[in-house]
Amino acid sequence: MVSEDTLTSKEQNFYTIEQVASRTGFTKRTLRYYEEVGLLPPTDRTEGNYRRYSEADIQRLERIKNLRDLLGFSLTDIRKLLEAEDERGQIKVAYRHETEDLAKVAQLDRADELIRVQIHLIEQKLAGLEQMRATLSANLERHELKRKELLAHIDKEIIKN
Amino acid sequence: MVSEDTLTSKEQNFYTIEQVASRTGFTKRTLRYYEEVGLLPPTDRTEGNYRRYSEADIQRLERIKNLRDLLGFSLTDIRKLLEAEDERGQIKVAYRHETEDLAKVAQLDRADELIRVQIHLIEQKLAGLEQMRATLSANLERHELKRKELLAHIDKEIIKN
DNA sequence: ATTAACCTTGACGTAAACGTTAATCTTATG
DNA sequence: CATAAGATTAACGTTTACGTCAAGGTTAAT
Repeated sequence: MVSEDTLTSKEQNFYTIEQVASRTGFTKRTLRYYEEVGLLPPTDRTEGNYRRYSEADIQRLERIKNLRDLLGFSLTDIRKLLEAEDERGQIKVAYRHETEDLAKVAQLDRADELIRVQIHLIEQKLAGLEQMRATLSANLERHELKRKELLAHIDKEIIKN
Repeated sequence: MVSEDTLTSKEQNFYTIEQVASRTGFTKRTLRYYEEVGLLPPTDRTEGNYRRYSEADIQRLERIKNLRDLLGFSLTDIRKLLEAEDERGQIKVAYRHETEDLAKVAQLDRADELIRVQIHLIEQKLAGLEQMRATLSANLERHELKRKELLAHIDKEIIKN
């Protein structure tokens, strides 16, 4: 008799909604909501209809958090973005079965186009943030100079007495 | 005959709400709303009770837009932040009238503290965004390699025939 | 076998950040 | 000076992104 467990090819680790909530920082309500609005594809379910999250689901949730908190995208924007990425995933699958090398190259080009759009958005934000930081740092430096002046002046006063 | 315009000591340029809206990209409703919730201090008014925005007002609005769109702060957060900056402004004024050098240094320290908090927040975001960009760029490079492989393969096919 | 501690799906509630409309007043222009 | 264009406040409406019950089913532990 052959053990079933030892036959599982890929290590499949699953999580309850509670565990995912604590690991990702989302609330359970939010996890259900994201599934409801199509941000996260419906997860597997257990016998008793409980959600069972996979590592892939968690990856996607982390991605969502980045897009939401770092780039400030709306959930609708994120859904579109992820759908585009899913399309890229589909491209990869088609890619494997594609026999024409030229077609493969074309698919890569298409995928890159989507990536570049995202990079562009990120760089816009980066530029703005760096600008802000520069301004603030300049203030710090000005203050540093002022401080030195004042301390020098104080020293002189002390010497006088 | 002396032109009146040349006598205006500080160039005081004023704008209607419409002009400010088009210059800043906010809607008129939003401008009124920001005043209502205390983000923008009540502007000057004309004889007929129309709002008259100054350059300083516009500066502040641009600042607000940065904080909102780049850092993703809530309006409440922004209000607190700007209040802190206003406080720094007050410090500057007090600073001028302060005779004790040591007190001046202390005020600089206090101001710097507030600045550093902001810089820290900005750098958090910068790190996250750079991480995202790196990931995406890595994908582009992978694709680039793939492309070269494919094109090399295509060349071989051509030579065969 | 019975709790307690989870999970499920509705369904209604809410805070933030404006949009929209209405009624009235002001100002620029021919 | 009449009239159109633009401004004001007040009030209600809307969207997004969840929070919060309520009424049950499921699972683990005693």
